Amino acid sequence: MAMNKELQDDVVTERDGAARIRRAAIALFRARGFHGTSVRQLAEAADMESASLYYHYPSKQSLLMDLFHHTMNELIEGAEQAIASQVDATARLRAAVLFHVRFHIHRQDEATISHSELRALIDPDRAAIIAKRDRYERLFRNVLESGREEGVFEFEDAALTSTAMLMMCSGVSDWFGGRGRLSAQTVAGCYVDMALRLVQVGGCVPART
Amino acid sequence: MAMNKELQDDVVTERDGAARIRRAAIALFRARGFHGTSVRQLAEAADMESASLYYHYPSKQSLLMDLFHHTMNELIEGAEQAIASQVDATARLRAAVLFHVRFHIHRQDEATISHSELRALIDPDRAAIIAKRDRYERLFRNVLESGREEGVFEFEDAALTSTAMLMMCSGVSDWFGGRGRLSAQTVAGCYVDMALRLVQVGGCVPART
DNA sequence: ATGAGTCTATCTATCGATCGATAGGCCGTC
DNA sequence: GACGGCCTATCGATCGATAGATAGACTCAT
Repeated sequence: MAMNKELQDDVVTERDGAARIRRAAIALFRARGFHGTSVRQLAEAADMESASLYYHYPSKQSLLMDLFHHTMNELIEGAEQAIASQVDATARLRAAVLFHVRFHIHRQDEATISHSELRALIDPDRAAIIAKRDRYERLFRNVLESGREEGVFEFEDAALTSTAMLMMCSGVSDWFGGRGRLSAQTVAGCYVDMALRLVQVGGCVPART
Repeated sequence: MAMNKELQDDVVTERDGAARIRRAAIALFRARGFHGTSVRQLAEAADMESASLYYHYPSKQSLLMDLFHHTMNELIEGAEQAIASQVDATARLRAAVLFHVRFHIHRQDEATISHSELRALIDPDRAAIIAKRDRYERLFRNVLESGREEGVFEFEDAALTSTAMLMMCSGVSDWFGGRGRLSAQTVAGCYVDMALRLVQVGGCVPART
């Protein structure tokens, strides 16, 4: 009875209370926002009383912080691995963007929360998350800059371009529903192609009038 | 003494109460979010008591709605005019994107609210704003499609591409501060170039491995 | 030209509901 | 019998919103 715990649960209702809370928070913070979600709503979605939440988390804020750190750590780790798995800049950018888009497709709620609820954090925590976000952006910027040195990329400004590229790709978590005309794989491929278009040598823009 | 009302006010503190409320709401909703801002905070920023707010707006929700409609109407009108001012698809896209980026630079707060606070609207209003947003996106999509017919643009999917393009450009209101290395004009130019790179014929992407 | 009546924009005071959080008890497992 | 995990009950603060009063400006008949 004590064995196989992992397998049988999680389908009907999860055993682990903390995990149930996280799952509820991810869904509700996405749908209503942090300030738009009450502790009682979180508790109801996690199938417990509101006071029980405070056994697992010292405050509503700390729950949000937990989600942020998990998401940012996964993003940074995933992008680092994607980049390290390739040798030339083009392949690295492909791999990194592919990871980024896939994450924003399959983990829409967490990704969206990490974008929109930064302002709900209070300041020592807020600064820590901003630092992680900057670190994540720098991973992509470094790929762009090394690609420029290799002569395969060209762009005006590395910081501006990497930020724009990530923003463009992150947008997929705003609209992708799975039920649309396009599969997740097709969409991811499109975004990778668009990201490369942004920086590829030869993607020339005619002179402005 | 009754004349010149328009000129002398608005510098120190605005005379018109409703305008003061809107201004406060734009700043506070951007900084803390709709649900993170209390009616009392709004009133204090507008230099009045919280009850006085209800003389100008029937509810906190209706204030948010007012901001949404103003912003969306300006966006749609501006993009329509930009597109109508040009004849070929490339120039139209340039003009439309330039307008979009400039709006997101100079009206950062309103633009950000219109992105992030959609979920704070309740449903008859919410649907109306989504309809306007779709209409705005369709303006850009139509330019892309007519450019493809002219043979000057190429892309995989019009809806996906226009959405990605707008998301990329909207991101400027997240970070642009005016004090950075780049001027508003330079930044706008970069985004216009990047938008064109996304769709321009010849912005070829090498075969994937 | 003035006093009465009306309108506008704000105030003070307060409502019931809900907020995040705490205190302390209960029950099953090791 | 200690403890992990949850409960019931409740705290004071704050929420969005309402009621009713007031001060000043406009209207208009006298």
